[in-house]
This record gives sequence, C-alpha cells and structure tokens, in this order.
Amino acid sequence: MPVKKAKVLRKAKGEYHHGDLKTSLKQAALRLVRDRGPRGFSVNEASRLAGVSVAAPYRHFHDKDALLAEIARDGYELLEREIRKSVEKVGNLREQIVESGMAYLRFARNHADYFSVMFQSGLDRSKYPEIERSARNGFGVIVGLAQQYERTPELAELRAVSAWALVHGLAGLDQDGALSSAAGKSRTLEQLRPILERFVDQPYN
Amino acid sequence: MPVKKAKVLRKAKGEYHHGDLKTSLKQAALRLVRDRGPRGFSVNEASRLAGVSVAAPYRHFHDKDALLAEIARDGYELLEREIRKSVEKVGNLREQIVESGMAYLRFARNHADYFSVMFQSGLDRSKYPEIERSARNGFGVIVGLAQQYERTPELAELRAVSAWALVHGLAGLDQDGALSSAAGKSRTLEQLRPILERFVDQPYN
DNA sequence: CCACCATTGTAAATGGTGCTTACATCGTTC
DNA sequence: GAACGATGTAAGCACCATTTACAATGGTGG
Repeated sequence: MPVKKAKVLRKAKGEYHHGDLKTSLKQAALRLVRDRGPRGFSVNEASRLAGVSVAAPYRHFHDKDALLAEIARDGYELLEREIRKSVEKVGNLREQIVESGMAYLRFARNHADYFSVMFQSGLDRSKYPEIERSARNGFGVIVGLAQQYERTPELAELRAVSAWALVHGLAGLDQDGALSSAAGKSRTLEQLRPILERFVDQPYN
Repeated sequence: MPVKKAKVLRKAKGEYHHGDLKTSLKQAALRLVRDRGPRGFSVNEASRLAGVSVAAPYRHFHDKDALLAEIARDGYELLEREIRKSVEKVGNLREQIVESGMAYLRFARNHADYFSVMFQSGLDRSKYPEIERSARNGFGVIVGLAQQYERTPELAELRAVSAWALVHGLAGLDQDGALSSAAGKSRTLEQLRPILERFVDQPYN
C-alpha cells in the first residue's frame, strides 16, 4: 500500500498555513467515508480532522460536491492506473483481460472508500465533466483490450460492455457483502477469478 | 404502473388523523429520491409533502434510516415479485433465466427510485436484518433457476453469482448513464437482451 | 530590506437539517 | 361520556453547509 511518505494530515498547532490542505481534506473525507459510510461525511468534520476552521475548505473547493467530485476523479484515475499496471504484468491477451477484471475487483475492495464515492455517493456526474472524462478513459482500457480480442467492432463493444458490467456487478455485490457464502465467510478475490476466466473463454461470434 | 387506486398522499385539510401516514411517507420519500437523487431526501420535506408536521414521522419510524430501510425492503419484495411474474410468463428454462434478468433490468429502470434506495443510499444493511432477508429471498429465485440449469450445486452457485453480478452491473451502469452509446443515445432494454442470451448459452462444466 | 498584496486561514453569523421531548387532540372502547 | 391509547403539534437542541468580514502569512518587486 504505497502511501506517499508520511503526509501532513493535521495542521501543526502553532502554524497558520497548513501546507497542503486540499490533499488533507480529501484524505480526511475518505477516512470519514470509510468509517461512517458514503453519507457519513461532512465538510465541517473533515475540517476538524485536518485541524482547520470550517470555512477553510471553501478556499480550495467551491462546495461539498466539488470536494466529492474531485475525490471521485482521483478514484477513476487511480483505478485506471491500477488496471494498466495489472495489464502490463502479463503478456498474453487473454490473461490481460482477466487481470484487468481482477484489478477492478481489487480496487473495489482495497479502495472501498474511493469506490463508494465514485459509485454510491449520488453525485450528479453530468455536473462534473472531468469525472465523465476520467471514467471514460478507464473504460477505454477495457474497450482497447476487447478490440484486440474480437474480430468486429460490434463484437468488441458487446464484449467490453459485458465485461465491465460483470466486474462492476461483482464489485458492487462484494462491497455489499452479498457475495459472502452462506456461512458468512467472506470470499477471496482469487475465488472470483474462475468467473472472469469463464467469461473470457466464452466465444463471441 | 399499478398504483393501488388513488391513495391518500396528503392529509385532508380539516382532518386530524391521516389514515395511512406510513405509506404516504414512503411514497413521499420515493418521490423526493426520484426528483433529487438518493441524497436529496429529508424527513422534514417528506412530512411537508404528506401534509403533516415534521415530528409526525417519528411515530411510525424510529429514525430516518428506518424509513429508508423499510423502503428498501419494499423494493426487494417488489423486485422479487416482478422477477417471479416474468419467469412465470415463459415455459422454457433458458427463457426463464433470460426473462429473470430482463425483469431485473426493467426494475432498475422503471423503479429507479427503489433501486437507488436499495443500492445507493449507503444504508447500513447489517443493522436491518429484514433487508438482508428480503434480498436473499430475491436472490433465491435466481439460485433456484441456476440449480435447475446446472448439473452440480457448485456450478449452479457459480452460475447464479455470475448472473446476478452481470445484471446488477448492467443495471447500475445503465442507471449511471454509462451504457448510452457514444452519441449519447440511450439504450433500449431489448438491446441488452443479447448479452443475457449469450450468458445463458455459455456452457458451464 | 521591506512594504505590498494575493493567498490562505479564522470567527461569527445565517438559515437549514434530523431528531427528541413535553404537551395537545382525536376517537374508540368500556 | 370519560378514560386512554393512538396520533399530531410546538419548541428546542445539536449539527451542518455556506457566506462574510477580517487577520495572518510569505513571496515579490522596488
């Protein structure tokens, strides 16, 4: 879990300027989302966590939604990076597709805070084009793989949409705990790999 | 579309007792969710819509989350009914599976308000066992179909989880507008049917 | 070196929210 | 027809988002 050195989360007591309040606020918000769910976050509380006054955030974000939107965008970018990294690790195209899906599932589990801001915060995406753009970039990776994998653009699109829906659905259900087997035992991500492999090995034509 | 006659949504002006405040509040909340997103709902506003004071709801629901939870449970039950209804319409097992998926997608689109309360409201499901129960019942329908379709319980479970994830993901992406084709044209649900058919026709063994 | 000033932070206030408590009214039952 | 449970109201608390007016900071041009 690479966490960029030891960042300043709280402002030092005697200081006036924080140094990197914008980043701190996003981290504080993410922590609140992690601890109290996607709705359990408030600007005021994030301010307190960062050790500044409640008005300070408004020097960096137009409003609460703008803060959330920026976190969402960060999330999409992080997701895309992680997918690309996973894809680069293997040579075989089939494996690349499987790994991109596994990366999606890992992201949803390891960065559940980002994931819930991205998909469960009820943000009005149409108001933040940069989110749309980042999301589309990420999806582009999947589309690219599908295009290499399928013969026609139509089949590629079908494959890409199906793949995205499958991993997105798995990720969502996993986060809701709906995938834990009857006994309540949680599932390893590796246990989901066969689902992806089956999907990839299904011929489209 | 079936809306139980013409229900009393607002209390009549001169009356003191409402008659069915509980139902009215849930309907008001759903309307607010539909109009202003999953976060744009407040108990106070729902009260106003129902024509009562802001404290009145607390005679019927322990708190805001309890109201949301009951709506979610209603949603799971409605979803289950609609899936069962669709399944009954066709005889062939393969078609039943496809139709159950289509019913899920229809539900997500036609009852986007319920769907978002069920999956995007950030409700703490572990606090409301009745939600878990209703959700599990609905999933039971899918599992049942899968058990008829596959030879072993293991394959059936794999099939059921995959099916659920696929339609759940499609529904979620559809609601986010992520499925609209490049031109921004929205997709007919029937256009998604081939995805489900492909899935069903894939041999598991 | 230092006075300026954009940047970043603070304090206080506004209007709104969820929720609780104390009290008022209804209408059914005995 | 009175008592009582069901139901509704009014008022108040704590919290929140946001704005405004002001203050501290530190980099920059003179």
